[in-house]
Amino acid sequence: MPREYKVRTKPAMQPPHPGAILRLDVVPALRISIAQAARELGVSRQLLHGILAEKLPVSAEMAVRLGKWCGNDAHLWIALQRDYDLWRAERKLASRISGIPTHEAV
Amino acid sequence: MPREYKVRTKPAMQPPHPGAILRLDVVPALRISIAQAARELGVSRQLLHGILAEKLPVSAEMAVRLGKWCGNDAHLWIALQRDYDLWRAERKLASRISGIPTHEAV
DNA sequence: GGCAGTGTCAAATAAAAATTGACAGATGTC
DNA sequence: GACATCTGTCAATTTTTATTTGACACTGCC
Repeated sequence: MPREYKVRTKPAMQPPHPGAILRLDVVPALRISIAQAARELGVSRQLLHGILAEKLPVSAEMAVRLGKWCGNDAHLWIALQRDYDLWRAERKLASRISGIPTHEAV
Repeated sequence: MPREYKVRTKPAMQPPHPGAILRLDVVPALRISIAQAARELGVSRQLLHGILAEKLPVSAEMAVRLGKWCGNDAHLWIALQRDYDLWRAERKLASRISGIPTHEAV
């Protein structure tokens, strides 16, 4: 009787949305209202709300604003977003990528 | 007579567009036509041309395709693109960014 | 001459990013 | 109680980005 194995190719762990870091760590630490933060960042209140609710992405420009605003490199924010995007894209394309051949010569 | 100093805050070196890596390294190494590559990747020929010409970005989905196609992690491609995007965003927002206050408490 | 490829263009679509205006509800304060 | 400010969410809209399609002139090759 051949045994079945489940092959795990990827950790399949969902990376955090940058909004989660902002919501759970940054905003509480700064003790600032969302409305005020949006004003300081120079974006609409709704955009910031959307990011905090993990419904809108941190764009490159937003990452630059956040970097200046909380004094840490913009790379942090865009890296978080990028990992999140990649994770979603992998799942979205899962069926289609199997049709793409792999060239090992690189 | 007070002397003037030029302050360099950032390396200001433009990161490469992922299209440059594809065009200079990957495609020559694989010895494949652009048209054929586009077919294998499942995207339009013009989109691939645009990326190779550094006029169109490597999206998250495109990074996944490229990762599968040339056997290296999709992270490489999206990291290249995001560094490029960030570099452009920093320059685009340079004037507006100075108006954003910095909170050091993070 | 016909086939495959190249690089670029314009037009069209589709999808994503961001703004504006509105709403009901919470909380504080004078 | 009325005012101001904030909250979270909604819908409509605008702007921007990503991608496709179709076309064009040109090149190289059997």
